[in-house]
Amino acid sequence: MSDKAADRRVIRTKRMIRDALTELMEEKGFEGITVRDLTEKASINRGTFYLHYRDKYDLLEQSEEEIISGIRQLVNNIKPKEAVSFTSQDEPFPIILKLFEYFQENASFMKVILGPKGDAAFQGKMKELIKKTFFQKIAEDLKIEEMLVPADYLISYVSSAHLGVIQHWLQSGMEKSPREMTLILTKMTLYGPGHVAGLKK
Amino acid sequence: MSDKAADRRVIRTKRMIRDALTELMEEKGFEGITVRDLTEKASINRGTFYLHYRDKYDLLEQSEEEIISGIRQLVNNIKPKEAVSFTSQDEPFPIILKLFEYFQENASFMKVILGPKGDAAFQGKMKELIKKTFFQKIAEDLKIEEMLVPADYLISYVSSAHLGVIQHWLQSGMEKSPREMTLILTKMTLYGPGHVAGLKK
DNA sequence: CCTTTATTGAACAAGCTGTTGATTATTGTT
DNA sequence: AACAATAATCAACAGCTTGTTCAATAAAGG
Repeated sequence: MSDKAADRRVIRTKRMIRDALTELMEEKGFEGITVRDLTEKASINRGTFYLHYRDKYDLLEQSEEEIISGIRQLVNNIKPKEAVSFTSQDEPFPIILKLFEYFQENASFMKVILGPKGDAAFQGKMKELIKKTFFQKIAEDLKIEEMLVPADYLISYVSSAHLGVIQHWLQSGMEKSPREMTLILTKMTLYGPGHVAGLKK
Repeated sequence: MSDKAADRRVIRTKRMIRDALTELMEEKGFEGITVRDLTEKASINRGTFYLHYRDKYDLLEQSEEEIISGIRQLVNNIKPKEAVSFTSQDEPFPIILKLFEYFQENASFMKVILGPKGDAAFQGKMKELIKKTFFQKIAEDLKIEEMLVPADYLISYVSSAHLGVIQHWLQSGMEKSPREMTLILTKMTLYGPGHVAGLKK
């Protein structure tokens, strides 16, 4: 955009600052981080930080925005309704699969930002993104009179559930593959908690 | 415990500090709050703050812990399985009902602490509490071989969903009654998203 | 090779923190 | 109503972080 292909030094510096951010958030949470901490961990001069970011909030914002826009690119023209046919054939819904792979690539940052030392605002944004991308589109052609609960609460329910499962996956060491996770997630929503628990026939 | 019935001045001071905390978190988030802000908004001397709290983190911790232990008292010997019979008769499960009433009483603090300017760690603790109180007990007598997904992911799914619905209720102005909310919540879990959406017969 | 640009290092005022000691005000109790 | 105990106030302190600036140095790219 406004940046022409940046100097190698700039790329290096920014990468080191962001790595430091991830590590320090893991250690003490964003709250406790000072610009000093960041620049010491990144082995750069404190003044250099201010050449790239207004303050630590600006750094966090840019880091988060990069992730968000990365996700947006993956899901831009998704058709959520297709999930049904994939899932009922035990095939992972491709876009959700790609999402899990994207989280895996950015695992260290995603883990901390979505974890207990992370940013509640970011978690809110993620939930909002899930709502808009997946469930509000599905909800459009539901018939209100047939619904047992208000649509907005249903959407909140499934969106929060999905984010929560992603969080659990990240926090517990990502032992399932993206493919497995996609199936787990879509099955629970499609068939419902009671059914996947084996309580109903 | 260690406190004997406290001086009226102490009660007054602490209440004003906590009210200030809630308001200031709403305004600028916990991050941005200084002890100065708190004591100015509470109209007390800055030194007085330190007579009651070690620092602003101590204040947050104590405020959160009070809520958590309030919840624990409500749910200490709950039998989650009873929810099924209540819900299928369209009667709200009493303990969940009490929980919503408790949230309503503490609405201003709950709203901000569970909102986007709130504390991700607290949201994690709430989720953990929901897991332990409700769903791990149910999960004990599920047969693993009959489950379509791993138990821990199912538990994360429903626990996150429940917290998410509570958050949505608080953020959107608590327009439904605790009684309505209890039914909405338990129905979604019992019958599943697909069914309550009116998709299945 | 040489111009451009990034990084360094040092210094600055301003603001917040947590503590202390002396003083004043409010409580709870005889 | 009087008094002793305790809470709140006020001012001052060193220590730390912040964001900015300037001159000097180092690295990149054409």
